[in-house]
Amino acid sequence: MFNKETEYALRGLVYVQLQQIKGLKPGIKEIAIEIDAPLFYTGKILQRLVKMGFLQSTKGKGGGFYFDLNKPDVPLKSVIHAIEGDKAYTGCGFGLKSCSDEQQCSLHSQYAPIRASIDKLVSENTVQSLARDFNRGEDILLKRLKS
Amino acid sequence: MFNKETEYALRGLVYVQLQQIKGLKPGIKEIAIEIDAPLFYTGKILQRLVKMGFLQSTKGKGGGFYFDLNKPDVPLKSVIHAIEGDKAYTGCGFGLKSCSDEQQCSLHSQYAPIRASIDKLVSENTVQSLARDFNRGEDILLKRLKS
DNA sequence: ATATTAAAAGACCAAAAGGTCTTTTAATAT
DNA sequence: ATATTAAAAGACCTTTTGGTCTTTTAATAT
Ligand code: FES
Ligand code: FES
Repeated sequence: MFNKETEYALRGLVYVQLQQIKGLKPGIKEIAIEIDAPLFYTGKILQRLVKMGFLQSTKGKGGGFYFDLNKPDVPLKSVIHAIEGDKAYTGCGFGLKSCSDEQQCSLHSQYAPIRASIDKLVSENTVQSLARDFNRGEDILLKRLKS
Repeated sequence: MFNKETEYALRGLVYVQLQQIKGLKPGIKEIAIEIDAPLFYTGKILQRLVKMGFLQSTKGKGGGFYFDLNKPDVPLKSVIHAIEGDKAYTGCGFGLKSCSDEQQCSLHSQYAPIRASIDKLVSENTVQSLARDFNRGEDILLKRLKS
């Protein structure tokens, strides 16, 4: 569904939020292990997320990643958009240069509603809402990534 | 939605079918131009499709690509599967190792029906049904690829 | 002050996807 | 037979994605 970078980014963000709920501030090594992603790549991705403003971090002893609680919840869509752009789930499934209800290909009437559902999914779900859900499910995120 | 190779393959197949309806047997150059795809890459992809049995071809004068009319219609899904594998639209959207109704992530209940719709879309639509649809629409395929 | 810790920065590498081009093979029209 | 045509085969190249590793910077505990 998503590319690797997006997948690791989303898992990482949810993991940070999950720990923040517990009052913790995880570091790269811990995050990478827990979300089952490559260590250095995870670091690079987290840094990008910080630079893009999705996440905060502090260096040095006791450092790690955390969210600014004043900021509004982060929809999955904004993370996806920042990493992959909006090419996914926009445009004609068949490759026509434009896609609209006026000028449509043979797949349009079936494909357009699917695209809309995906858009809804990533718009309505946020990093925070997922963390809440995962938390309720006894940390299914952590347990289920590796087996 | 699909990767480039799949996209060109599907457009190519539909174009061949569209010409076959008119009693014609297009060649690589014509196909590449009409589906707005890179010439040599289109050739390579068409050859792969022939080797995989989706398409027939003859070399030399009067040569080109055509379908064996005895074979059943080709669902988009089988082309996609042959080119991209089934990794797309299977598996957990969040990257969990397994995805089932029993062991599900927070996105599952929303994502699973979407995936099912996509599966239905590519299973029910065939190269031949799309060609019929495009034909009805006054060759919207050809006209609409480039502008 | 300084040792320690941990993120930031950025160079570097590998695989996959996407694309180009030349040579070979087969069909057919003459 | 042979010239012509067009696909098959395959070498090669470029870009993007995914990933690794080293060096630098900043925070903090002592
Ligand atoms: S025109 Fe093809 S999906 Fe809309
Ligand atoms: S478990 Fe995640 S989509 Fe099914």
